[in-house]
Amino acid sequence: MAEGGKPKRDTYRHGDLRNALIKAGLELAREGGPEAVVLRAATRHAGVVPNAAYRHFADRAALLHAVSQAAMAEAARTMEAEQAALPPADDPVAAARARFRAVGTGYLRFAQEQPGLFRAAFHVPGDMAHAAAETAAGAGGRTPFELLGAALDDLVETGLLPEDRRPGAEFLAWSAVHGLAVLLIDGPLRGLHPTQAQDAGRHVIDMIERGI
Amino acid sequence: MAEGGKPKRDTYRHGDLRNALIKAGLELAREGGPEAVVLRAATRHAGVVPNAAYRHFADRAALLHAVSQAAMAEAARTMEAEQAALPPADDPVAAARARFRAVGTGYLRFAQEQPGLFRAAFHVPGDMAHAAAETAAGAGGRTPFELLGAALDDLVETGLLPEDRRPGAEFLAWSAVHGLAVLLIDGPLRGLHPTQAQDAGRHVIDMIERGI
DNA sequence: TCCGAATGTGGACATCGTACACAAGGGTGG
DNA sequence: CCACCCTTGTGTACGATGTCCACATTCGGA
Repeated sequence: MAEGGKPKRDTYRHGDLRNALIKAGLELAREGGPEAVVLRAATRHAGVVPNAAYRHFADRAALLHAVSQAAMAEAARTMEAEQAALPPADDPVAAARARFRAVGTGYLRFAQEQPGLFRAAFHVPGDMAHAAAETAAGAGGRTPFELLGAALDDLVETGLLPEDRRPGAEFLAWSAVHGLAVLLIDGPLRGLHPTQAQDAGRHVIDMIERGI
Repeated sequence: MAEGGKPKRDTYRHGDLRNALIKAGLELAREGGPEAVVLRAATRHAGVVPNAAYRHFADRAALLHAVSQAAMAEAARTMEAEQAALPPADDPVAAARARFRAVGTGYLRFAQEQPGLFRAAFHVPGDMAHAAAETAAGAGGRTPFELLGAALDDLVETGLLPEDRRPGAEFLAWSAVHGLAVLLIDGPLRGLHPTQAQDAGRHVIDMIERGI
């Protein structure tokens, strides 16, 4: 009787299971966040038996970690795009400042446009120090953290940020922007109109510039 | 054969199951965060069959929500204690400023001392607007958010904060402090020595005061 | 060509959330 | 004082999940 119309593969080997699982996990995370990235669902999506995943990942946590890295890379890409979309400025000081702000607005835009991925990206399965891993980098080869660091360095170079305030500045900036992102996607500011959210973003970045 | 030595109750009714479940959930959350608050584990802990929970909570999410509220109340208590421990100051301006900072340091202290509860408190099961519910209040009857709001009001009253900057200020402050808390408990700043963490906290609060 | 290392399959188990039917007991109207 | 019923706890059951173990299939090199 009418065999299942599933897009089952004909070769015994899958060929690229690892990446297929990450991709599937990414889709699951996109809607539903980290807790939605379910091992069995991912393997199902890849047309493979659940256990096959264990040939490529130690356990669900390992898969989730890989998905998280991929999500971070997408965040980095959004941030890079935000910078790239900046109108060309001849004043290098203004340019550095604009690039710095773009890091923040790009981060916030990603959080709002892809809340599931955002949550997955910074879900921190007990080890987020890997925010520096190259698997988390965007097209330019930089992770979100590195993008922020570079923008801050530019601020120092152009004299916008006193050198003695540079150390640890990424943590101040990241704290504020990340906190707002959380407020926006599932805190009391959830469901804020995009324009208002943008306003809030500007306010927070203003605060950072003033207070850093 | 030696019947189980479990502290099983002799009355058919439990008497206070709802609270017992919340308490058990709180213990589970204390170590392990929100995902550790497992319905069956809580009922087991209360010496009751799993389904009994459904007489008091619609589902696991409802239980988790109650636990979250309780955790928030504990956060509020920590923050109140931080304020109460302030040395008495005769200068009302300095006092207002100190109370404001204590809100932030109390919040950060709670995050570091009780990371599991902290995560559970602000886990946001899709509806965190209830940060105002009275079940989330501390001994003084105020939730963490309300404590922050009151501290900001004091800043305005004492002239430390221009009135036109007051609206929305809680979100700026909350963003920065909450962001740092996340960085500290499971971000790149995890495992920072308590003294250094305190330094970081001071820096962030400095930034807020300057930039708010 | 043959064999071992990779990779995928099948079956099984413990645990979890939750639904449904049933039992026990406490409060209340008669 | 007692019978009834509503509340609360129990038993049994189901589907889903993560993961373990033994087995099958295939690929790549000696």
